Amino acid sequence: MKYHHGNLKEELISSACIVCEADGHDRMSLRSIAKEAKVSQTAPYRHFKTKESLLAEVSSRGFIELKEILHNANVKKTLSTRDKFLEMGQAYIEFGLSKRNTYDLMHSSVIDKNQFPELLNSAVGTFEELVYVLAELNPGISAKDLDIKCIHHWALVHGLVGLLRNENLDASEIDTPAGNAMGLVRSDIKSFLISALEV
Amino acid sequence: MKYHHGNLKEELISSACIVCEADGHDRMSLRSIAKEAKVSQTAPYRHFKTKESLLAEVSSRGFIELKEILHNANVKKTLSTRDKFLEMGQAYIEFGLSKRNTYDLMHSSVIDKNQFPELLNSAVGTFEELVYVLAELNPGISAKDLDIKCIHHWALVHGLVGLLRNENLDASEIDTPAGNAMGLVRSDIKSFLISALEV
DNA sequence: TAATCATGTTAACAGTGTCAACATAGGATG
DNA sequence: CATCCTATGTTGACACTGTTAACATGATTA
Repeated sequence: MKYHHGNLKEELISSACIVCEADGHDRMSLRSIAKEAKVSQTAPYRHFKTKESLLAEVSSRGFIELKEILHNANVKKTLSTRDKFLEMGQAYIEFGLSKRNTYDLMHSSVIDKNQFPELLNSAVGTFEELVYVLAELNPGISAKDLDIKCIHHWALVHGLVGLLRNENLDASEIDTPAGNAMGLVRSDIKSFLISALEV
Repeated sequence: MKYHHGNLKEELISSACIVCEADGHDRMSLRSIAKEAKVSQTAPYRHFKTKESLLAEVSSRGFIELKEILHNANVKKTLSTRDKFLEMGQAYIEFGLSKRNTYDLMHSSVIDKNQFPELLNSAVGTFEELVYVLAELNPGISAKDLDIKCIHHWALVHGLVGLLRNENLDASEIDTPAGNAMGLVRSDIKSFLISALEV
């Protein structure tokens, strides 16, 4: 029975990633993940100043994973630039829907990104993948217009994830126009992207 | 000193609306708003089954208020349909930014909308305002295409609010492309909408 | 008038994040 | 090798949370 764990910080983070995705960041307790690591409830405080700073780590890893996913879509050599762009959009949305709770955390206001520079960098890094492909897709575009285009398309996919994720009106028992439209879009995200992005 | 309050339910809701917007729904405690109403900490349970159901009420009122705001933009007789549409977009975004925490709650996953039919109706009702103006703007459009257009534009403004609200990268001390672009858009939302909506 | 029932109170429970005080082990220094 | 320092662990406690059970009150109704 060894007193020192040896690898606690890393285990806490990866455990937090799992619990956070499974239960949601607001239902995740520091004590429960400490217990899962077979360690006392205050042990995490040797590695994280607050619960928020552990969550910041989880969030940061989420952004890094998302960036990788987008990058993978962006380097599929067989695809045209336009198709790479569409692929990225679809990959983004799929991430938001499948890693629902992690995505929630990443955009949650419980973490002040400005207090965690590493997290801020990860978040900004994700944005860059979008810049690359949009620059390729719009040769000769001004830097300012490129930035605005990025915000535009980021907002679109981010917003769509938010609607599909949170409202899930289409899963409701009540038959509504909003719900029907949501179901329509969800069933064929690619077609929606083509019509919405107008590329 | 009267034993019965008389108007507790309504006072709890309006108090919750204020505290929720001031502190955020996750930092709001039932006990604190009970204390504010000069009532015991369990009194709210005579009117709300859980904390979640009180928050559902707050959320519902948020949607109703937003619908009114959109409606007001949509009935400005002096404006063209296109301008009414732009006005709605801007009003939506301003609501999301000024009623930050309430907007957060409205799209938070802590409330399962399907468990609160009244909330579901309020949320869906907001969507309808968008349907009206888009139908007017696109005469002869099919019902399906109209629905998809609605999702498209809703996602765009919703996503933009999310980015501007949560990331606030432009307020960060670190100078980043994403942050600069965000600041650019924030400073002139109307221009952004015109370019993004392509109307 | 008497009974019912909505609406209030108090006491308690299990759970939370967090801090202070103490314990241990492993590496650096003499 | 012996000693001390420091990183990393533990225990105990505090104030706070949502929620329930048991009881009190007072207005409505039979």
